Amino acid sequence: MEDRARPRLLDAERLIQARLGDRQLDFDSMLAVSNIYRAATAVRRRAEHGVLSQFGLSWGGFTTLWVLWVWGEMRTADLAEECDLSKATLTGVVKTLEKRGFVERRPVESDRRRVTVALTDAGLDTIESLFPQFNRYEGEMVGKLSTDEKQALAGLLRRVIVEAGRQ
Amino acid sequence: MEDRARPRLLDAERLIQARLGDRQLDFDSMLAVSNIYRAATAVRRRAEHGVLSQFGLSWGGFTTLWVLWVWGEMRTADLAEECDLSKATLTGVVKTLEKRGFVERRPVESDRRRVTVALTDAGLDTIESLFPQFNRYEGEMVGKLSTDEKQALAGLLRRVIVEAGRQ
DNA sequence: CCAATTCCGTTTGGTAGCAAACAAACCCGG
DNA sequence: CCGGGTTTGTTTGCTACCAAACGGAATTGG
Repeated sequence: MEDRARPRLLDAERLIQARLGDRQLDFDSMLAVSNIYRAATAVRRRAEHGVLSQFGLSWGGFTTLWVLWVWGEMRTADLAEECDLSKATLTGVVKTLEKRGFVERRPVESDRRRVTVALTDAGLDTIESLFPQFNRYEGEMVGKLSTDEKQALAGLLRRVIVEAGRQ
Repeated sequence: MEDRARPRLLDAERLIQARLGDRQLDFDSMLAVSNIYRAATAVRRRAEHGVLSQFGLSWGGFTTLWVLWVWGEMRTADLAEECDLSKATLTGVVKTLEKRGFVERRPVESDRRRVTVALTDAGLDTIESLFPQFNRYEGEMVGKLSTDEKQALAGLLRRVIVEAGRQ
């Protein structure tokens, strides 16, 4: 698989080069960015098929449960930011999680515009048994990398996140 | 600016680590995977806001145009695979691109089940003027990395893609 | 030949995701 | 008070994305 996939990327690179002729093009950046996206897609699909589907969770749903698990009850706006989702999207995700019985909304007494979201007991049980499994999948997906390489990868990506996040 | 933002990201990672504490978890893999996903989201959003929206294109729509530009007229199934999308999704993306006048479907004489997709003149003009702009954005997003680092990043990610793609 | 099977793209039904518009609640200057 | 501006989460309207079901078209075995 690797033997097919890698040369194909190189073929594409050469074709683009021919297609663009004399125009200047930053191939290193192109490959880095496109591989970031491909890797994210592959990782998400693998996690959804391998673990999350058994619990009726999407990637976004899982992320939300995980954040609530780590940080505890949160206001909607903060939860959205921590999950890296728009607040509109989060409304929908929370609605789905509520239907599944994993979280509940709680009105805030002091400010009736606000709502907090918290894990239910079922949600807590779910994330506690799910996360170790999920983490094992993570380990498999980057398992061909050494510890140093994983840390280097995380570090390089952190710099991309900071730079790309600058709107 | 980076000097404030980067440590904050790193601090968050350490906080999570502290929060999960004594559990036996693979933190290096967790951070690598979660940063892959965050980076992909950031990159996609930046590209969509900065360049693609001006042309009425989503990330998927852009990818499709790009693949057709590089590889030429293609059968639906091959196009879907090259774009890393399901064929169902591709049907929808092509429908949108058709509405915008960027691509056209062509029936295949020899096999009436099949359809090919090809760029229109407008689609060709669009991708030819769009791609260099898009590539400049790519360069900005990974611009803090040296050439060696970009290549290292792409290489590490390629290994993740291969491993995670193994369903 | 023809029946069973396989192949191909679309449709269906669902969640996810966003921006912009919205309504309700809050806040503050006067 | 109270009236305009702000904040908060939701709704609306759209595209994207997938799996599974579908239906027409090709292929293959007998």
